[in-house]
Amino acid sequence: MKLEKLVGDRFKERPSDCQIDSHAIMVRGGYIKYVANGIFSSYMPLRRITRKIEQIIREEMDKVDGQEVQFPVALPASLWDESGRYESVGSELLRFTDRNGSRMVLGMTHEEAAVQLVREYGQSYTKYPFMIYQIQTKFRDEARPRGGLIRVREFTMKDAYSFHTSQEDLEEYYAKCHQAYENVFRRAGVPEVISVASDSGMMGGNVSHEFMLLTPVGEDSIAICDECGYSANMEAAECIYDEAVTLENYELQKVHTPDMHTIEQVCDYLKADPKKSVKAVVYQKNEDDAYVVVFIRGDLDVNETKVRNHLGCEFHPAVITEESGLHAGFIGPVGITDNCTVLYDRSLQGGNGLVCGANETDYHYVGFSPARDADIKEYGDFAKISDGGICPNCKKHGIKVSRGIEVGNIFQLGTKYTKTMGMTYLDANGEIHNPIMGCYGIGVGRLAAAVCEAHHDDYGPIWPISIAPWQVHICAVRSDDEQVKQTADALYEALENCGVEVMYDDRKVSAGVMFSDADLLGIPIRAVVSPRNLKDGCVELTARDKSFDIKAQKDKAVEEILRLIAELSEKCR
RNA sequence: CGGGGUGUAGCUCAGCUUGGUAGAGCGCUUGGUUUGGGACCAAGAAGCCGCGGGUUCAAAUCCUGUCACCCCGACCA
Repeated sequence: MKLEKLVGDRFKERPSDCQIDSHAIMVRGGYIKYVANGIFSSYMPLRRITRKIEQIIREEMDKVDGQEVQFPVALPASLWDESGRYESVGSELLRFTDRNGSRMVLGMTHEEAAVQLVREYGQSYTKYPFMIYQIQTKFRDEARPRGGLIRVREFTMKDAYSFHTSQEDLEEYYAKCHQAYENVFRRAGVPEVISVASDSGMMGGNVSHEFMLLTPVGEDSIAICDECGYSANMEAAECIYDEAVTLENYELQKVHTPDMHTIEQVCDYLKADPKKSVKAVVYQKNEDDAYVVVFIRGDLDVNETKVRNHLGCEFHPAVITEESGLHAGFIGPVGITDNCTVLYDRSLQGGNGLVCGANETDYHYVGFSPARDADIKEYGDFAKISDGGICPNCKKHGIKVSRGIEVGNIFQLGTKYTKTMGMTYLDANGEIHNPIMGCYGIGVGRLAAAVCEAHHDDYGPIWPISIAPWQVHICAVRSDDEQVKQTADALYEALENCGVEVMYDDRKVSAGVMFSDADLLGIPIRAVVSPRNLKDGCVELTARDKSFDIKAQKDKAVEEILRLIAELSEKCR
């Protein structure tokens, strides 16, 4: 490929809309072009990258006996009615009608389509287990796309679905897929991707893992323990505490706290540690606006995912009205109105001498003891784990909270879809069962963007050779020089004949332009043919990541390049 | 959906306060000089000033509506 003919512009200025580096690089380097909110076209360099990623994924899926299939993008709503998700999923599912007025959806995930494809096939236990996967376009009408390819509305995803006749079999297969995923990320040049325990959200099911690339620009927060290796999405991380806060057991006493609504104000005024206070966080259920009050230790935050899982329904931050019987800023466990659901976080368990609202405007209690003063039937885990907190696994202090990009996830789905969609098989005893499912996803474009985010410098991306758009970039500096032109042409031809993927820049432009463009393409090996090098009979071979800078004799250049390719490829095996 | 911000040439932006012929740099075209980190000279092409309504002799500029995008939040297999 000659750079002169490569479609797509590369330019100097960072586009003002780009907040994160990978986005800016992708736009500046001629990888993507904006089409609409969260929707991009890819130019050739990115397409070549994603094709290589897809091929790696394909090979790893095939190794665990996956069978590549393809589902439609446009699906009839009736299929989603079967699972109940046509109703339960929010507006990220794009619904529309066809010319006959039939309700349709654009596939945002394909559990329904997968079950539909195999439910007749899988009627006998002898057919199990099996796994089908596809690499295909998904559409999710996200509320807020961002970060270039990190969060988009239309994207390519590998999604896989496995079917089993026992939980043990699923678990065994799940472990294999976990390994396959590690292989994918290692081979794609990002062995630093880690797997973390996660919340399974709308997918249903129990066990799930997310594969995260840690970077400050990531959207997810992950709790990690360096001591024992525990890692979990913040949403799923269990929160545990030191022994409860106990002061001397003194009397419950009402105090005047005029106009003090926040924990900070009250604690400041009463000279109390926020750890010795009770915070009330109020929500309303989406279905009927019923109030939900969560009581939690004053220094902690509510983990809304945990509350959602406990309640089993959606909710939103409350708008507290006069009629509710709640006094915003002064809500406490003692004498709280009974027309709301009340949850107690276990951070309050065993506490004593706490500050809490008195359910009366401008008053708080001090000396509150949950066990003595309130009728609490059970405590739950509703708190957000915090940096420096206690590891739920090894119980040591020092949990670290980092940001990460979710590049893949795997779920043990269970029978949610096979049950609702009536997929059954007969076992050896002639008894009827629903197969148990697992599902496994990787966002292809997001992975490309994540690699870029993790491996770049001020000048552009540093692609691992396994997914680089080309392997070698020849810069013919001063291609107007007869000897340079001849040497570079010959090198280009020789490498192509060896099956090497070569980008050849023989434009008559200044060296600066040439090198800047090469940096933006991020090709791992650069071969500079120039009068200066040829004076010594050399071609200069440098690494995009600066790991080597070699002067190779002109006639040994091909051989040397082949060696370097092999060497770099070895790192992504 | 709530809060904030921005829409002027392909890109980055000035001009708007105080209305009066549409600007710069980069990029693009042509010619020339250059050539190891985004060179220089000369000549060019390129704009419904996001879109609609209003005020005015006159609107990029003032008023109003609307759309789009960006950021924070909410939401997210």
